[in-house]
Amino acid sequence: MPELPDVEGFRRYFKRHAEGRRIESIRADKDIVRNSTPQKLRKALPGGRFASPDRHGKWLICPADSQSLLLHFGMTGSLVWSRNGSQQHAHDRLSIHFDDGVLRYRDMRKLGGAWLVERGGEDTIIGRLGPDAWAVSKEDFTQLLQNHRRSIKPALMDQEVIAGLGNLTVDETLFHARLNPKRSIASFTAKETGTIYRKMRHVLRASIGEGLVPAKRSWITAQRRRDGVCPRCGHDLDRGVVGGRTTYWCPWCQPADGD
DNA sequence: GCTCATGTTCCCCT
DNA sequence: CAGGGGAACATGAG
Repeated sequence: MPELPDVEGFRRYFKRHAEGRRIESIRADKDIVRNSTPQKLRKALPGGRFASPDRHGKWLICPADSQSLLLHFGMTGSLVWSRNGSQQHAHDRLSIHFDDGVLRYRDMRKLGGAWLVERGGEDTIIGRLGPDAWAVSKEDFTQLLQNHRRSIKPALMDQEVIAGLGNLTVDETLFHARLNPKRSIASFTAKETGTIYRKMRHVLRASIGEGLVPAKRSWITAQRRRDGVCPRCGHDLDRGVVGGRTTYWCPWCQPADGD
């Protein structure tokens, strides 16, 4: 699930259930705490309260009294709130207990994790990220895409260039912008770069509203399969690996020439 | 059994 | 150094 829109949904979910509440206890699997130990989590957080959570790209930042809990959701992470006494799921890797319920971090594939840092020291973990894709200005976005020889898709996927976009949001953005994912950045006109920014905003706005990248009929996300067709023109979609990830595009609406 | 999966990191090439 | 390709991580789902 988790790209920027999903994590923004998790942020709101965390805020609704955890903000301002006293942390009673916490338990975590050893291997899900990446830069610390479950023991240190248990020492640092219980007794305190979470402040309002923040998000940068695909990272959820949960400040407590003196430490911050950073969560990354990998490919299959999510948050689940339940009332006291509910059964733990097999893939629940970390649980934060409050007086009337428990917030659980669930992650089947364990590609995500949790980090514990001093409050204010979050950049030791996420300091290399580019600006958040939902917060970045058009001017900064244009600037980010300078000085690369890369194709557009790998650049937009690179969290150190711009943080939060993933395989689905990038394919969807380029589909709406009618630009081929393999086009080199150097080939774009100012107008085309502006279109990418505008379509990225469009895709993120609609996706944040749903807490995921929706499989709308007019979106290419709904056609991510071998017999998928273009929602706009009906042409068979092309499928290939771009930037190391399975990529779908319409060879008619997103022509490869031009670079 | 096989392939593929909304992410990140590391290693090896060019 | 920059970028591309591929593998690894862990656990399914189809």
